[in-house]
Amino acid sequence: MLDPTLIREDPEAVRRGLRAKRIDGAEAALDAWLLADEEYRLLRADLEAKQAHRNRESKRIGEAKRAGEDASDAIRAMGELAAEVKRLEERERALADRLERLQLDLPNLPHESVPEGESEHDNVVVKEWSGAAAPPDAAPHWTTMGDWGWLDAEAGARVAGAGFPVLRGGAARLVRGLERYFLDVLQEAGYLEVRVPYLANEASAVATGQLPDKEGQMYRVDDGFYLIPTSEVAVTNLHRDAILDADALPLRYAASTPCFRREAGSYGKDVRGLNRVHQFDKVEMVAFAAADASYAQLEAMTELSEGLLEALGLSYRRLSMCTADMGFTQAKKYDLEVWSPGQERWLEVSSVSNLTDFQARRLQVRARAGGAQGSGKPALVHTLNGSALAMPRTVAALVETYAGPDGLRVPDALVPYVGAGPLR
RNA sequence: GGAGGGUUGGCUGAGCGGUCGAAAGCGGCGGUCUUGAAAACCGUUGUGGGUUUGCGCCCACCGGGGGUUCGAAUCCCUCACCCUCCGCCA
Repeated sequence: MLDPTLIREDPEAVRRGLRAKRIDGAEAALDAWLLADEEYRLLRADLEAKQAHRNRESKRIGEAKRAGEDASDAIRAMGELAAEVKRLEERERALADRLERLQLDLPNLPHESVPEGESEHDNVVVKEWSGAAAPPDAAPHWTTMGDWGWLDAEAGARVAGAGFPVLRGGAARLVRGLERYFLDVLQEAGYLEVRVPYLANEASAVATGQLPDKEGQMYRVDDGFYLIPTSEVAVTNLHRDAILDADALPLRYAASTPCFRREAGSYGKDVRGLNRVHQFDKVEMVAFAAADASYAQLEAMTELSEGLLEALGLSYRRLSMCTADMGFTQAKKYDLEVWSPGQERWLEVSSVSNLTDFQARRLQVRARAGGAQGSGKPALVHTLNGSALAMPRTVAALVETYAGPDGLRVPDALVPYVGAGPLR
């Protein structure tokens, strides 16, 4: 949610930001919001004057009654005003609802350092790193994993459906090892490990911005819960409606959870093998940072994820996402793409974002010196999240890079977790 | 699944339909005292919005929503969440 004061005081700056984001309907929502806000404020002035009048009179009636006087005339006279106040209050509620709905249609504004662009083609490669040399004839991971009995799409389809592949044997061990390795690295870096619910209620989904924007991406269960599409939803909501200790910032969390995504409309090579599935495991970082520290935090988180890829010896590149390719809630976002030698294409394995105060405003996560019981004015924090890393594509890149005749060559960093290999 | 209890300010916890934005305690902040600190004592201390150069004034908020009333933390309806007990269960 954007700061209403900012929208009011500098609507043209907001408009420029919205335009850069290339989100349908955002500018129309802005115009509608400005109009409704104007009406709302006029109405408020009128309503508050009448409320003040009513409060004064009611107080007088109370005093008169206590003094034993007859107040029935005054009460009768107040009837009309009371009705008018009620009418205005209804109108105020309607307008407030409308303003809030419109505000939910306004995406976060891009940071000035974000490249302006029209589509994913305008994302800027800001870094490229070369890892272990892959065999020139590297096979796609689904071939290798099929041969080794590591990947069973049919079994997964039997259990659930298409897009729910089953990992067997070495692949399952590999994921377990990666998960432990990533979490260990994050813990070392000061992230607190948490295990969280995999279902989120509607309030949580709205607060992190999945709703109403990305309703179609999430699975919903009968009881009204949503399956989390990323641990961001669960972890970021940990502190919803809380006042944190400003001196304890940044608060950093690491969580490993399955992620559930409907991925409607995907097809072709995008969905082969592990490229895009409905359920996958991911280790995620979430940070609550002071407003003046969030962009430094974004760099630190990104470098942490890059360090994981480097330790695994996987070639990757970092993209600074352009204004049009960022998500709704993001002010700045980096994607890390790992090189897939068997498919000769880049695969997104991590996405690290600074959501500034946009998400915190919906979440009502604030911080003050001394914590909730401390002094000073509570100020909204900035929230960030990033993957470290998504499992399926990491596994795909590992298999395509390190497959040998006897199984998977194990990078040194993973040896403590899955053994020296080759892994089968 | 069944039965009951609860939700009030940063926390604990009072609250008769009017003088309640809300007692008291704790915590925070400022001060007195002290070489310093603690203790003690005094004062002060919710959030959001509007208005004013400023002192200030006004409005809303006692889990969410709706209602009754001149007037609601207090009465009614409804929803959500939490707790206890019973049942079932990894």
